[in-house]
Amino acid sequence: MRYQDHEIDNTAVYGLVDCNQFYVSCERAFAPHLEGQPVGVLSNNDGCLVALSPELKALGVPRGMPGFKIRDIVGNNKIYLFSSNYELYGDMSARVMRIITSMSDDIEVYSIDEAFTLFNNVHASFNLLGHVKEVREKVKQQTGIPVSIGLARTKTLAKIANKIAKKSKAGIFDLTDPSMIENVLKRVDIADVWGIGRQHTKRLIRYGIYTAYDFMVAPAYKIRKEMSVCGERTQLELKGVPCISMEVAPPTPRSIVCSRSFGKPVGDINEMIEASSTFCTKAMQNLRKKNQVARTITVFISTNPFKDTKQYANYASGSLLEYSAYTPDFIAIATALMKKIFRNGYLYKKVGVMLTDMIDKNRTCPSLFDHDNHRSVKQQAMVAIDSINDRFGKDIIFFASSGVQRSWSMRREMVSPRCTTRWGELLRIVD
DNA sequence: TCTGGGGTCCTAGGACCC
DNA sequence: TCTGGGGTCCTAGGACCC
Repeated sequence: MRYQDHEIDNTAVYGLVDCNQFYVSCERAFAPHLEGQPVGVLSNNDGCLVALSPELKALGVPRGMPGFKIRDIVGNNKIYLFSSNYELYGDMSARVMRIITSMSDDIEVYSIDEAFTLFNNVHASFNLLGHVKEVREKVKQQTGIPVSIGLARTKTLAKIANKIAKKSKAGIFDLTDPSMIENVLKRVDIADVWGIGRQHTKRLIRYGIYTAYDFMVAPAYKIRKEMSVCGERTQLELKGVPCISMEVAPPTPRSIVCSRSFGKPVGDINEMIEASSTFCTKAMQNLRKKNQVARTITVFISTNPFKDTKQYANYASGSLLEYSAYTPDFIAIATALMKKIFRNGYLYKKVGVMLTDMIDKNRTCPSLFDHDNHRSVKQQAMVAIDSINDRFGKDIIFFASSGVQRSWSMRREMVSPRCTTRWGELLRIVD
C-alpha cells in the first residue's frame, strides 16, 4: 500500500469553509429585512428550490421541491422566493474566497460556496481555533455571509467536522484530535459521508453499514469490491490517512457544457436552432476565457419527461478538422447537428451543447491540410467581441443565428438586482 | 402553467494490434 | 483431442460532487 510509504504530516490541518445557505445569504446581504424570515432561492427557470433558510425549512418545505408546489405547503405564511441570480452569487463568492485565501496557506475553491483550506506547521503553540474564528468573523464583517468551518486531518473528516459546525452556535468544529473520531463517526449517518451517494448508501445499508463508523471498520477488500478505489480512499480518509490532496490550481477542464430548460415548450426547428446557437456562443466564450481550443461539439435535445406526452431525446456530435475557439465554426456544426436530430411533432423542453476534445490554445499545431487562411483574423474578431461584451454587458454583440426575441428563454420572474456588478442595479437605500 | 445545471472519475467490454 | 496472451484505446454507463 503506497500510503504507508509516506510519513503522515501531523502538523497539517485541513479546513472546510462552507457558506451557510449561500444563495439565501447573498440575497439577505443586500436586503437585511429578510433576516429571520423564510427565504428560498429557485434554480434556473424558476424550477426547483435549491437554497432555503432555516425558517423556510421549518415550514416543512424540502430542498429540491418544484417551485409551483411550495405554495401548497406554506399556505398563508409569508415567504420570500427569489429566482437565482448567479451574477450576484458568483461575485459574492469571489469576495469570500479572497478573504479565505489571505488567511490560509493553501486554498482549493471546491464550489461556489465552499473551499478547502490547508494550514501547515500547526504546532501546539499555534492557536488554530482562534485563527479560524477570525476568518469567520472577517468574512461576515466584510461580505455579510455567515460561514461554518470544520477542521480535521483529512478532507473527508473536515467535511464531517463542517456538518457538525453548521449545527453548532460557534459555527466551528475541531476534529483534529484522533481520540474524538470514533465517537463522532458513530453519530454520522453513512449517507452523510462525502463520497457516499444514494446508490452506495442503499447497498451499504443492506450490508448492515449504517454509520460512518461502521464503514470505517468494515473489511477493506469488501469496500474495494463494492465501491472500487473511491470507496477505499474514503475509508482511509475516515481513519485519518489523507488520500485526497488539495487541488490548488484548478485543473484545465475536459469538457464545457451549456444547457437550459425552456420557459415554454418549443416545437419549431428555427427556435431550436436559435437555442443551440445561443448556448454554443456561451460555451465558446467560456472556452476562450479558459484559454482553450476545442474540436468536438455535441448537441442534445429532449422533451419534458414530467409531462404525459410523446417523449423523445437524442444527441449527436461533430468535429472540426482543426482545433478552434472561433464561435461561427461551432455554430455551423451545431446547426447541422440540430437539423439531424430534430423530429417534427414533439414539444421540446431542453437543449444543450457540450464541447469536448479540448486542449490549451498554445499547444495546437497546424495540420498539413489546414487551409484556413483567416485564422488570425478570426482570432482577432473573437478578442474584439469578447472585450466589447465584457465592457458593455453580455450580449451587446451576438450572432444573428441566436435569434432576437428568444421567446423560449428561461423564466426568472423574481430576480434580485445584480448590485455588485451592474451600475444600473446598485443597491438603493431610499426609493 | 410550473420539476436545474455543470462537472469528474472509474469500470467493463469491445476493437484492434502484435 | 486441440483454439494464447497481453497491451492500448475508445466508449458507454454508472457512480459521485456541488
